[in-house]
Amino acid sequence: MTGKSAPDQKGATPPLTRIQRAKREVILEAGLTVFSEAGFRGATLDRIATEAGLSKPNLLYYYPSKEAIYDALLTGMLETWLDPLRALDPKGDPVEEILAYVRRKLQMSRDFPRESRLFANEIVQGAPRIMRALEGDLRTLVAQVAEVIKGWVAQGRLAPVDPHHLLFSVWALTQHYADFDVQVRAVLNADDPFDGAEQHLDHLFRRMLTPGA
Amino acid sequence: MTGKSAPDQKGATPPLTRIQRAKREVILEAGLTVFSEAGFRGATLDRIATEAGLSKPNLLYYYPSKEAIYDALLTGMLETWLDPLRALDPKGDPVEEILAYVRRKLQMSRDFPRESRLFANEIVQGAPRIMRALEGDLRTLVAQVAEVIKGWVAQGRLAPVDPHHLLFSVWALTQHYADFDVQVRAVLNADDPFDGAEQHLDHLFRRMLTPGA
DNA sequence: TTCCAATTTGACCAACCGGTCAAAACAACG
DNA sequence: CGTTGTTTTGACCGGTTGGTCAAATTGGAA
Repeated sequence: MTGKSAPDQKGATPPLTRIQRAKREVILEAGLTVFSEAGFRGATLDRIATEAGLSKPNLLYYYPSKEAIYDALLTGMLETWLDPLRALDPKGDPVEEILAYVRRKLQMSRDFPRESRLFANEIVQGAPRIMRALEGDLRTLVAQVAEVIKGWVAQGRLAPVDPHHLLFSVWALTQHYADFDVQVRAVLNADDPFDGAEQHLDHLFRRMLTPGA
Repeated sequence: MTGKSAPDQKGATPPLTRIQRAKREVILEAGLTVFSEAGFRGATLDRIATEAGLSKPNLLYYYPSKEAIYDALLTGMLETWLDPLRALDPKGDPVEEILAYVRRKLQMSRDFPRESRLFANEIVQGAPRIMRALEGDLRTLVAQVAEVIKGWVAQGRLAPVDPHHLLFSVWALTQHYADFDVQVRAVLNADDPFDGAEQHLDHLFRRMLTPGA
């Protein structure tokens, strides 16, 4: 052993004690809060450390750098973020499947606004650190779903619609309530926009997608 | 005169030479590029100065601080940003008026993506510097338009819809193509998403808003 | 040309920031 | 108790950043 060496993450690393996992978890939590509020560059290690209740060197004992924390957050979350889309069932009723997807996405905006804003920050600024993931996992998954939707349209079970732009619409409309939360609340002057949003989006997508004039 | 003192902006400031206006314009241009790419905190005076072709002290001769540039950009743009909404005509055909508004907003995403991203950055991070404007100008304008829409719905000339959420939908769907541009292109693997977007949004809003089942 | 104000710049500063390091504190176990 | 490995920390470092300042340069009117 080389004296130093924090818990590493590649090669043979069997145990990883409970305390280590706990501390890392705390750090990711704090990182999520700070990064989502300030973006990568706007976040500081000091703020994250304070938020996590640790000293800065202690924090760097568990994660080797600011970027390591950020990467761990992004990659660890992309999967979760795409789950609602994976849950879309090709054998279900087209309109209801998409409406269910919209509801799941809206629920995620409600329950995990920090995660949504983390992505928003990253992508607005050009996605310098997750471009690859976007062009990989995301694109292939979207391509699959697009095929399903195209099939539904061809069968006349869904009003004619461009599958890609349909997905963009779902993302834009649902994440808007998390990412632009302060604006929404400033305009509405109300506490919880989500109940109204759910009704509205249900109406919107149902009218757009139900086949037959 | 107190020797120093750059072109100020309050009190009696009659002339403001042509060269001053030109330089300020160049600085705002550069600031827009840099701030929209990196957010307020991510932007540096050095980058803005370089982008503007000036030395840093020279830049600070025209604007007293980083924040001054940022504020000038935000406040100067909020008006422009709301213009398309002001252009909505209460005496026009409801569906066509809103569709025209959507087209104008989409056109702005296409022509002024930096402006859109500047706002997105600001608002995602909690809008610390334009909260007041949001709660002022924006809210009152939105309230007026909401009344118009409510009237249209009451007259049966528009499918029943929540005016506020309708506006959110327009903003979310159109600005998405500017703010999340890299994601859209990564998924589509295509050059220009806007033509497809226009068709899609036209379809979407027409079906949602046209009255009668 | 001369003079004065407007403009531009190199040198500099203090605060901040990401990260290092050696030593201290602690935990576990015999 | 002593030993050994893990965790924690205070002090520190080099680079960056927003901003200052005095001096130099330029532009224009008389």
